[in-house]
This record gives sequence, C-alpha cells and structure tokens, in this order.
Amino acid sequence: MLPKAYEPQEVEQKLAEKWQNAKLFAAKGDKTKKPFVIVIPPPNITGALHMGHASTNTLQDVLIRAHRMFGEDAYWVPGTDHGGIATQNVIEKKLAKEEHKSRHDLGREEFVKVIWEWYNECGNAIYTQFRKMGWALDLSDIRFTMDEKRAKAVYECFKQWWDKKYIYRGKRLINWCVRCSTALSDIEVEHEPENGKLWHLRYKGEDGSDGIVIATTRPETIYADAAIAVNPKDKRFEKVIGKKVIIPLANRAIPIIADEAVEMEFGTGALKITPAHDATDYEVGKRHNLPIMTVINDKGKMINCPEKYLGMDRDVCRKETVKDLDAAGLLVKEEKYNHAVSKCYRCHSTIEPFMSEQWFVKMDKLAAPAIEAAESGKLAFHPANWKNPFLNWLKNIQDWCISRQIWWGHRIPVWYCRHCSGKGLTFATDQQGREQLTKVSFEDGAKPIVSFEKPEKCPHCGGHDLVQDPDVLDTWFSSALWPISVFGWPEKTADLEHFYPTSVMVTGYEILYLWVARMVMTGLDFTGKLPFKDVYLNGIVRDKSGQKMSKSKGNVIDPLDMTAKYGTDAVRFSLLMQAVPSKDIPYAEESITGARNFCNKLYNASRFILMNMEGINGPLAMPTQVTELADKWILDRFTNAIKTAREGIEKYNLALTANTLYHFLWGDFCDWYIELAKQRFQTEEKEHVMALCVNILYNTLKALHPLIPFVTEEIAASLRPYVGETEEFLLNQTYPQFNAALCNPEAVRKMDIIQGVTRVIRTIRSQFNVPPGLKISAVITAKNEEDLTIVRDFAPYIKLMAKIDNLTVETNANKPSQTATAVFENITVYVPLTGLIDFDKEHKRLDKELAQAKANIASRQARLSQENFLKHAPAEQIQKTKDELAAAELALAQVTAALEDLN
RNA sequence: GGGCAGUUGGCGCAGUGGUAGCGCGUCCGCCUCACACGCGGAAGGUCACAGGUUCGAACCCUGUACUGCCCACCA
Repeated sequence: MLPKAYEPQEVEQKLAEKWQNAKLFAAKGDKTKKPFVIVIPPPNITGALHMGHASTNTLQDVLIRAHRMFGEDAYWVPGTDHGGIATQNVIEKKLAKEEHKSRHDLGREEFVKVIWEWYNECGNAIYTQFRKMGWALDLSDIRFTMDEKRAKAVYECFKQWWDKKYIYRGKRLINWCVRCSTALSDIEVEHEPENGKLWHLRYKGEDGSDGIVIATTRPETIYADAAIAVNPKDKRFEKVIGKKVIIPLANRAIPIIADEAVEMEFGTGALKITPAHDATDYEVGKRHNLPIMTVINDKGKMINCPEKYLGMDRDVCRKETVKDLDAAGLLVKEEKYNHAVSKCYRCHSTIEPFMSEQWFVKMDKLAAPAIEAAESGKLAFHPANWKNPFLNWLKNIQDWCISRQIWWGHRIPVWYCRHCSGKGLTFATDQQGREQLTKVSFEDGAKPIVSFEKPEKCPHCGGHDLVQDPDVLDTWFSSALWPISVFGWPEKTADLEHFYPTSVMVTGYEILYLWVARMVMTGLDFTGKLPFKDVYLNGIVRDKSGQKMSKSKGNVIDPLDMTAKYGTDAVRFSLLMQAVPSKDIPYAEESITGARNFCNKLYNASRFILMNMEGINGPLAMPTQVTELADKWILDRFTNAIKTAREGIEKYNLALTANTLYHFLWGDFCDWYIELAKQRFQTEEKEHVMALCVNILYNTLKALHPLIPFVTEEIAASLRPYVGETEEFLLNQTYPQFNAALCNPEAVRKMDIIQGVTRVIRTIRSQFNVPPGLKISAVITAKNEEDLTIVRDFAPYIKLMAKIDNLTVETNANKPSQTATAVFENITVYVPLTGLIDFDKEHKRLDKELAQAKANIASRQARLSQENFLKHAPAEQIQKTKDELAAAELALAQVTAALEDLN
C-alpha cells in the first residue's frame, strides 16, 4: 500500500538521476523538427543558487519541457559564469576569513589558481542544484564562460572589434571602486540615496575681497579645484566673472568662469569645478581647457594636497577639511542634504570618479541595428512595456569601459614589447618578488600587439621580452557573447547552424541593459541575426512584505531548504502560480505549502484511481462515445483546461497554466467527477468510468509534467500500463491537444444547475447542523419545466452529492412544514427539517435572501427602464438582463412565501 | 527632473466594457472506507480618490494621492 501522503524526497532523488543517466535532456539536433532553444542565463559561481535562480530557471524549464512535448527539438543550454568581480570578492573574503590572507599575499597566479579550484567545487554544487531542481539541463555538457571555447570566442570578438576600431584605449573620467580597486562601466554603478550634507564655503578674492561662496557635498576635493563656475545669465555674479579667488587651505588662485551647466537656483549659484573628481566638472573643464588635478588616488587616499592631509583617507580628509575651514572662518553654512550617491553594484562602496586610461568599446554602430530590431518589433518584449526603456537606453548609449583592474577574468589579449613600449609600461615588484606590469599608458608610448597567445616575438623589433596587459575584461563581455559562444562560435558548428538563433531569453529585468542589450548587439554584429526573438522578463522574488531578500536583512528563503522540506515540485509550483511576466513575486513559506498540498492531492487522486484499477486487466482506451452527463461534462472541462494551459505557455503566462490545471484537477476532477464516479464503481459501468478516469488523469499528468516533473513522472510510471503507454518518460510523450469535439456547453449548463442545487442544499445542511452522515429529503420545484427536467434527470447526482435519500421533483410543489427554503436561479429547494430547524436562523437567512432578491430586481429594472439601454445594448445583453429580472422576481416570490409560512 | 508599473475582501494576487474571483488566513460542522497536506459550509470588498467617455467602467480617457522600480552631470 502506498503511503497516504506523497513523500517527494526519495522519488525526486531517484528520478533526477534517472533523467540524467538517460541523457533525456541532451541536445538532439534533430533537423526534421523545429528547434526550440533557450540559453540559460549562467549563474555566477559565487555560491549556492538562490530563489531568483529557482524562479527564472523553473520558468525556462517549463517552456523547454512543454515545447519538447509539443514535438519540437527543444534544447536548454546549460552553463555557468565566472562572475568577475563578484567571484573575486567572494574568494577574497573567504581567504581573509579562513587564512587571514589578501590576494596580494598569494600573488596573481596563485590567486587565480585558487579561484579555479573554487570553480570545481562551487560549479559542481551548482550542477547538483540544477539536477535537484529537475531542470532539463544536460549536465554532461556544461559550458563555462572561462572554458577554452568561450575564451576563444572572447578573443575573436576582441580581435574583430579591434580591427574594426570599435575597441580603443582612452583616458577619461571613469567610475572607480576604491574597495574593488577597479574601473566599472556606467551601468555597474548604482545610485543610492544618502543623508549627506551641503557645505557652503567661502573662496576669498585674490584681491582681498570677500570673493564668492560655493556649495559642495565634497569639500575634500577643493584641493583639486580648477575654477569656480557661475551661470552666464546669473546677474548676481556678472561682475566677478574672470576674476580670481583663492582656494581655502590650499591657497591657490583659480578663475571664476561662466558655464551653462550651473544651476542658478541650487546652493549659492556658484559651483566649484573639480575636473578630476566629478563627471559634470570634467565636462565643464574640457569646455574651458581647465587643468586636471588629481587629489585622491586609486586607494581612496589623499595626494597632491596640503601636507597635513597627505595620505589621509578621503572620508577622514573630508571631516578634517570641514573642521579646518570652520576654524579659518570660511565655512559659511552647513546644511543637511539628501542626495543620490554612486555606489559599486558589487560591494556598495562609494564610487570615486577617477581619471584613468582604460579600454573602451565604441557603441553607436553596434547599437544601431539593435535599435532597428526593437523598433520594428523583430525583437519582442514580454511584457511589451520594456521596449521603450530598452530603446531609450540604446539611443543614449555611452561607450563601454571593458577593462577591469582585477585578476579573475579573461585577460585582455594584448601584449607589449618592453623595448618598444618604453615609458608606456610601469612595473612593480609584488609580494612574491616577481616583477609585474601594473600600468599601461598608450599616451606614454605603449604599443599594443593583439594576440590570444603570447606572440613569438615583437613584430616591431623582433625582441622576446613581451608582457601581457594586466587588466581583465568586464565579466559582461563574455556574457554578451553567450548565445553564440555556447554553440562554438567563431567556429561554424552544426549546433550554431541548427540551434541559433535561440527562441527566447528568459531573465530578470534588472539586467536588461547590462546583459540583454549587449547580447542583442553582439549577436547582430557577428551573425547578422538576433540571438533570440522574444525576451521574457521575469520578476524578482521578494519576501512576503515585498522587500528584496538579502542575507543582512535575514529574510532569505533558501530554495534548497524548501525543496528538502516540501519537495522540489512544491517549490516549483508555488513560483509558477505567481509567475506573471515582469511582476515581482512576494514569496513566503505558506505559498509553498499550498503547492505541496496540490501535489499531494494529485498523488492521492491517482492513488485512489490505481486502487480501483485492481482487477481490471490491460490498458483502457479513452472512450470515444460518452452518454452520461458527468462524462460529457468532465471532457469539456478537461479539454478547455488543456486549451488554456497551452495558451499560458505560448503567451509566457505560466501562472495561467498553473492555475488552470490546479482548478481543473482539484475543483472539477476530484471534487465532482471522482465523487460522482464513486457510485458508478459499484455498477457494470465501472470499466467505462475507469477508462475515463485513468485517461483524463494521465493526460492531466502530461499537461502538468512541465510544471511539476517529479510527481507526475512518478505517478505516470504506475499508470502507464493502464493507458497502454510504452514510452518511459513523460517528456518524450506528446502534450495533450485541445479537442473541440469534446466541448459541450449544454452539459456544462446542466452540471451548473446540478452543482448549484447541490450547493444550496449543502448550505442548508450546514446551517442547521444536520449531521453529515444523516440523509434527509428534499423537494425541488420550479416554474420552468426545462430546468426541472434537468434536476429530475440527474436527481441521482444531487442525491449523492447532497446526501439526500428522498428527492421529490415536481412542478408547483407545495412547501412542506418545518422546512428550510433556498433558491437557485429559477429553482426552489425545500428541505424539510423536522426537529432540526431553527426558525430564528431561517428567518435571518431568508431576510438576507429577500434583500438580495430585491436589490437584484431594482438594478435590473433600473437598467431595463432606460430607453438608451434598450436602444444601444446588444440583444443578448438585454435578454440576459430580462432573464435575471425574472429569476430575481421568482426568488422574491418564493422567499416571501417561505417567510410568510414561517410566521 | 523624466519615464514605467502598482493601488481589488485581514494578507498575497487573478481579472481589460455587462456591478467581482483565487490562494492563504478567519469562523462553523465533519477523522464520510484517495487525501485532515483532507471534506462541506459561512463571514468578509461602494475594485485608492475626483472628474470624463459610454446605455453600462475594476476594466477606456484626464487629473490627484500614495507605493515601488528604472533612467538622469543640480554640485
């Protein structure tokens, strides 16, 4: 005997292994079939997968499994991402914690080796999770953004873009993370509100006058000031433009200039210009040819400033500077000021705008075809409202800073000859005593040689003393190539030919620009084809109150804990029930219990049907002819559920699919069909009913399999002999098809009446505390003979479902005494309850129904009395309103009579 | 500053023109021989607000308020 409750753990373990061993998810490359391809957004190897991964990957898995069952050559390409800064940070923290060492203690080579070891460990943990979640990824064929083939793709891209002059070297103000000690691209910077201060500082005139007062949030940068700017239209400062003022504490004279960028209303209307430490100031500086002075170095320490502050941390210097300005009487005002501060998206340290020579990609030419694709609709967004933000970003695109001063990543494939590059190369000795190239300056003469491997010799001088650029590429550089690199690009592989372009990219909206836009651009640039035609943006999994999950808030729900506790199917289904495109998912454990309960319901319904299969031999075919109402009805419900389930998948609305199948299985199949079938099991009809049960159930399992693969596969294995299925895996079977011939609105209408009458009787039973086991009698009457015929014909259904032993159906029946009365549409139900009736309760109940009937009459009458309604509304609507009015009037009459009878 | 979402019963959400549904929770009654991870029933909402379009609006339009997100060089 099977256990009463479904126990997922063992089943899932067993099936997950079976699927992988059977290579069920491997690329088929079947050219006779239409390919359906998704490339996984590769998770960073920064640790275990979180709920966000669980969500997005489950969506992809459902699509892949469903399309496989639709008969397509569905393939989901697995892989992981080296994760650049994020991974380096994780390992640095780990080193510090476990060995009290920094990466410098290890040296570059050793440190990178440590991360490769970590990759083996963490990567495997991730693959284990892939398997546990039941994701249809072939784990024997995994890609990694830093493996050999992907590295080749990165090089090829770099080379082609270098040759096309898209990649260049430039010195400019970039975003510098002091903690990660690297440059970042513009979109890797986040803006966080901060409670800061706005200091008003006086710069005295060179001539000894009072000079000018400026407002700044960054007083520590005054030592790098190159000018004071005012708006040319600002009357207040007309006369001082061109004059010079003295930087306080630094005692250096700078000019007052006029520039449109200055907002007259803000602060004092005067702005200090510090080209090296502020993006706006940098632009102003360029316009006015101002000198660029750097006073904060790459470590966030003060340089080139008055001696007192040399070497100070930038934050400490700020405090000291303010203190000293105050002492000198030059601090005019200090006010509280909330503003947005730039932060590193990986470590949340304050970003320092920093003058530096870096590698860039010119973006305008790459963006143009992507813009065209989105505008023309060749690239479609789900939901569509992401199209405009996407276009807006592309149209205002900035060149992409691709070099990072970290150690983990694709090394820039550029080499320099020490002899030919001369002063352009700066070397330092690391802690291991090795000489390392630390800085490259093209301005100072570095000569690049682009090559994947170390070149034999310098092409200029033939020398052999060649060194590689110390920087690595932005991790998003390899990500941008992912949809082509996974298939072996730049090689012209069969996979690339068959599987590319892919079908849909499923990912979070938070990396739309960071990743999606760049994949589109590279895909178009290198293949002339979009990497995917649909972009399905899923929401973020948040906690119950809508907060982002984070370790520091302690509100993280770990998918592995949840799968261990409730089963993988439950976790998957709970996410899918809420998977509305681009809507965030507030997630709590309760939502998993609901899904777990559903899996258990499915399991128990199956268990019941299997029990009743005992003694029945051989497979039962789906009956082609049914005469019984319940059968007609359930087939209608079933085929319509399948229709909607498929629509949900096709429209990327998996919540619709999940909810539809949930309610079909539970609400229709279990609550009504099986309950009605129980009685028929005692008759010669049994085999026929079982044939329906077992086939409908089996097809429902198929429909649900993409959503909850484990429990469905497990049950299907037991059911297979009874439906004559020989294929072992549901994934290789065909998804059920909508069959219009099974639609039967008449049967649905009849069942609606049966269900309605049943419900009102049940309500009466419940309200008057009729013992659940006690069978009672009922009298059903109606003015409408048609409805009454339905009740008469299917009285056994009502008797069974409402526990009635004596059911009288007759036209214009009289109300028996001691009776509760209820009305369903045109039908009146009398339930004699001698000894059980509570007249007070009945009175209240009837009063309520009376009020309801009156309200219904009033609203319908109001509508029907409007000439315009009768003139404009469709006939169908008018008729419906008339019917409703008639029903309400009838109900009023019946309830009134019942009330009078009570009195 | 600009843009985009959201605002529906206690909570979380569906619902795109005919005056509201689901899950959880609550309350009542049931261990009814598949399932107490269950069964039956009930209570609970003037669909944020104000206008407009329409015979008719939760749904379309305009505006307001609040919440969230994205973008942006007001220091």
